[in-house]
Amino acid sequence: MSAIGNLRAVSEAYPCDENGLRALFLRQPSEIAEAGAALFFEGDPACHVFHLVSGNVRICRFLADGHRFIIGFLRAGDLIGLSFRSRYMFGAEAIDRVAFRRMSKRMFEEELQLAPEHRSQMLSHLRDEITASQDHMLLLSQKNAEERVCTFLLDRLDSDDTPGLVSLPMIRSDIADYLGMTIETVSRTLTKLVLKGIILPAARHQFKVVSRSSLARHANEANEYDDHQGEALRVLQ
Amino acid sequence: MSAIGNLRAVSEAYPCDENGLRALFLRQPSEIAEAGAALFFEGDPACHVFHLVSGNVRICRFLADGHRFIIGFLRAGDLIGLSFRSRYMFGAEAIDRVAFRRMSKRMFEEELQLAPEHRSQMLSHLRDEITASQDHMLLLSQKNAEERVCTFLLDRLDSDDTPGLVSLPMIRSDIADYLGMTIETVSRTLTKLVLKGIILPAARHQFKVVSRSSLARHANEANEYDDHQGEALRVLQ
DNA sequence: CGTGGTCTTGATCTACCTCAAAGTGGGTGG
DNA sequence: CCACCCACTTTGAGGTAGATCAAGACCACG
Repeated sequence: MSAIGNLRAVSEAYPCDENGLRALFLRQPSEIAEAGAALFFEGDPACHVFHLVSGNVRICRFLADGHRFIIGFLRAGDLIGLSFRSRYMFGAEAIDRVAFRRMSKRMFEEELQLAPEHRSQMLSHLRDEITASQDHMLLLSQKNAEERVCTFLLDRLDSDDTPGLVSLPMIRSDIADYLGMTIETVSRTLTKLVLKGIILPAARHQFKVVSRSSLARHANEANEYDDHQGEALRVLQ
Repeated sequence: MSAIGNLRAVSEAYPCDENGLRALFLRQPSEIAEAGAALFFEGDPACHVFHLVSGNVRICRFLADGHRFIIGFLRAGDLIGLSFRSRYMFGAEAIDRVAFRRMSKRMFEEELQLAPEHRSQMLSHLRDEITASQDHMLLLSQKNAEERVCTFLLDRLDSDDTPGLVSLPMIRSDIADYLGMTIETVSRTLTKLVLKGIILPAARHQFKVVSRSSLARHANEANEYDDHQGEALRVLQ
């Protein structure tokens, strides 16, 4: 349900969808960004498309009055920049030590020309991003603090490597700006979920989910429709 | 800045972008939906792509607890269904009497095959939708009631035919569910803007904008970056 | 063993929600 | 043409979830 963060999970469900796109980056050298460093800033001319090799990245925008909004979190395997026009519409900052590969938009475009099936993967990726954005709008406009935090934990649970564990590499203010709340409310809500026995503090930046179903119930998610069923009808691939 | 509503304005800025896509629908018969009727429901198998000829449509989703969220408003010229997977992720309802044309996804796909440049238009459209979604997330997570309403009016002002006039064909509860507030707060905020002399009630479902700059100031928009500048570099077209 | 960044907890405040009632205007039928 | 109705809108009064302000607690780091 994260704006961007869960695209990895989506692509795991359709393993063949974007591997092709990701493979393009293997020829590029791997670069490193230290925690806190910016890969690029909001408003910069958009020259590159990025592929995250390891680490975590936050995607942010700023209001005129200085307020920050976090559009989403990215992790290993995610792509950045597929939806850009001539300028980056948001900034990308390393949460921890990040390894990434980049490719100029020009080169990326040439690769797409060589293998047109990549265009379908692009479309698929963009549609996933739109769906995720809409889910997040729903969260921001209709859900209360507890539902927001539960939804967030659920998303990260589903896309995490270790079953039953949720890792939150970002700090509270990142979560707050992503969920549209304050750090205090995020903290209080997490405490409340612990007291309710739904989650347990496991390690620094990590929680154990005691009851996934309970978490899901508190997330108040919209009904899910099986999107795989009509796969044969899927157009624009 | 609306999630979907301002795509028309965007495409007016790039007049050649999507006309091609829209032209595909001219061969289809025009259909009518009366006010309140649904073009399709959330969760239905996604069989068609729609082109709105006249009238206004609201796009909605529902939470498990019955709360409604309006993703955006569509008007003459807009397309619906380009971002669908196998099922509609939201419902579409006619606000007033609506004329539209539709095309099966299969036929639409075939048209795309025949004229591959349409794929670039698809990509362009989807990227616009993503940008609009992100703007709206920013509104929902960071803006207060007055900023939300001003932003909404500003969007509709920019994409309206009659300069200085904003028409709001939808009812207050539609606006409320779109901006993530209650009908009472929408009403109170509009009244306050009238008292401040920023807008004037002009007709039923219509306001006159006295001071566009004042409206913009109260909207607290993020800084805009000129996206046209790097047009020559635009890839994926 | 400080020190600075992060996180939690508490007390208070407020923007917006909720509940309630009155106002408005278009449509319908007599 | 008027009177009624119904859906929509506005306005008011009071309540509350979450923000804000403030103070400790925790922890990694030099």
